[in-house]
Amino acid sequence: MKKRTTLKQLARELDVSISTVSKALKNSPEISQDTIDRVKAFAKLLNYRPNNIALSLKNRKTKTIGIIIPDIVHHFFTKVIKGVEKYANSKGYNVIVGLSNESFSNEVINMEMLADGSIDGFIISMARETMQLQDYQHYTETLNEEIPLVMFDRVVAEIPCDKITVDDTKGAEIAVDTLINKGATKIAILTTKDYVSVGRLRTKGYLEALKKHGINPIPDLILKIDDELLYEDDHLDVLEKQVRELLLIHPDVNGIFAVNELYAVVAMKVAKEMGYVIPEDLQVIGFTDGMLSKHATPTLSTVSQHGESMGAKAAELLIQRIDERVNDLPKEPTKTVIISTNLIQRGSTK
Amino acid sequence: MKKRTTLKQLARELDVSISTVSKALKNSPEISQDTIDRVKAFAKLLNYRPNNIALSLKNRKTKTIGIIIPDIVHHFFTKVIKGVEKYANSKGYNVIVGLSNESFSNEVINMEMLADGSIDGFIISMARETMQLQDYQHYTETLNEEIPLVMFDRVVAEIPCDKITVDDTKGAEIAVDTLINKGATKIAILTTKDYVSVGRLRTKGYLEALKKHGINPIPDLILKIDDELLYEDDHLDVLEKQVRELLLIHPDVNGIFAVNELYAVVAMKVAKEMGYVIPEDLQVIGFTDGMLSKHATPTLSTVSQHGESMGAKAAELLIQRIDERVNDLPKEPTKTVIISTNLIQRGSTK
DNA sequence: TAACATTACTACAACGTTTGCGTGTTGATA
DNA sequence: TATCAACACGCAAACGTTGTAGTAATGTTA
Repeated sequence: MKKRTTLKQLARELDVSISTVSKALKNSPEISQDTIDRVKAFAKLLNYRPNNIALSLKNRKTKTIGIIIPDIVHHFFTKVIKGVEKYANSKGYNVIVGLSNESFSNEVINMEMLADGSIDGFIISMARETMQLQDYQHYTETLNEEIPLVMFDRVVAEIPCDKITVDDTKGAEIAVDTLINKGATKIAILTTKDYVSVGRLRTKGYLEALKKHGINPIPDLILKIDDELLYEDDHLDVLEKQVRELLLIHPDVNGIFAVNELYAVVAMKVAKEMGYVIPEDLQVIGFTDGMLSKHATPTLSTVSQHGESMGAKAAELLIQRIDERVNDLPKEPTKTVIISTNLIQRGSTK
Repeated sequence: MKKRTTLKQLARELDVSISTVSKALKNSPEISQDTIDRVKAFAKLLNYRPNNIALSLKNRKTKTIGIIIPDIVHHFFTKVIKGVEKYANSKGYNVIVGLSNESFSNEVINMEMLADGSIDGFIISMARETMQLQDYQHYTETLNEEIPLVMFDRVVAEIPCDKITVDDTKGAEIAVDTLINKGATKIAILTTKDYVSVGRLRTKGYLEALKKHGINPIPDLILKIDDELLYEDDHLDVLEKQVRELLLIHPDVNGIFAVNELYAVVAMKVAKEMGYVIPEDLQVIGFTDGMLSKHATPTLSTVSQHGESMGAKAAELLIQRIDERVNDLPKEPTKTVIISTNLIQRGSTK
């Protein structure tokens, strides 16, 4: 195996010491201009590039941040990664991606793999299974080892770290509020099981909007979908069936709020098949502004989460923590940043 | 800054040498069972974990592979990453992601950042701008430094490395062939400018299918779209306008083949607005089986690229090369693996 | 011209591991 | 009681870098 050019090689060939080479390349005033020039020229010739690993070892930091997400085939997470990348790169950091695939053990394994010194800190959105199990040991261990950690989107109160969320409750409330203001009187919600924090919070917002308008919630209209593997190709049949049944029993539903865009699009599909005209008979609002929303028929009104901003903000907080740790600054108390949502109105609402 | 537990600390506290600790943890026969037990117990107590960076430095490998893609907010690339991740993780590798955002300079910067010893090899799909500029210096430099490199999807012949592609020509040919067999007689293609290899090849397949059926290609029906920033939010108006004009001039077009799913979906949208009924009046087939295809109205027939397999295969080839390099095995000639496509028929074809 | 300052370097330790080899202490054998 | 294995462990080098401290060879000052 051919080895990369090292300081040692340059030193030997130029017949000076390793330190001289190192210093020359850094324009140290200790070294004569003459030598600096010679060294640099020769270094360029062999296109020397310092070995980052050696630096990491010495400086005890890797300039790499680890991001662990439940699924990468998912518009929202993808946007977050983009945000993280942009900010991180601008600060000279690399991003290493771990996929939990919504599985607890994958999450644990990934975190352990990366916590071996490969990264300076984590940005994480919790796997569904972890939320169910409520086993946060690997998080607390990471924190104990003083590896900074920022959670986003799917966060839990029990873990004392910086967090970035969207105002799920408020976002949902505004969506449902809008639905009502536009004339919807009987509104269903398509949500997830309660252990998914975002589902729970968005449902809360839904209920609050109803209450505000003096509408009594009807349990039948709250569809808590078991979304295991939902994004994995074709487990949508269940969802379709459930929506169909709902509309069969309550044909006068004239508004649907879905906690993600997939649910919304599927609901529109079923409704259209059943003869509803959207938005005249039935208005629909989703959550997460992705590809589907933009290109559905009709285009879907949706609550935008600003994933890229979330990612950027997460990276910013994390890098602050890293600096804090490296420079032994006093620890600021953990903070939770709430990114505000906004409602994008398109064709699925009046 | 709190420092992690090291061998040195363990050694000091246990009053043995560092080597003894190291060997004990590895169950070396040189060490007495007694000592092994003591060391291990104590190591567990302080939850010692070997520092990966130090190992990387020593072993001259990082067990990390870098993947550089033009855009992460893109179903296909996302699938590829997933495939890479899965295979890589199963082999104990991590994946570090770089985003070129279709920009030449970003690509160069990213590669340079990672080629500083952070990774053992690259998996890359070329940025659009790089394809236009045809400046592959950073690739050849990487190769010169003997850093293994596997290209996928957007590949160029000039770079001597392993490649994974989809049989774009064949995939397109089959799609158009199917269109014809299902009764389409006048088929338009929505493609990209020629410098994008996949666009070029898929256009070639389109032409071949026409030829095979003795249909003369009509230049008007070949729409080469300038797709700069197309996936960036809303630059789709241009595309819509072009499709509309095409259908206005040639209202008897009854088949459309699009080189990606976005183009296909947009085309369907425009056609529907103009009163076409799909698939009765007009049949559409796209390329890339993503979210849009599955949830468009009607659902889109499409050529599936098997992104995940591509990713896995790319990772496999790369890791082979890494082994080859590390163990100084004889170099196998570079190979190009072609992943076969298959046509998924859905609602947009008869 | 002795004392000191400056210049231009080199040596060395350290970051955390691994590993081949050396070594001191046992107990057994001749 | 010498001789020699076997055992259990320590030493030191190496991976590539940086930074502090040390050191020759000059030049400057009193």
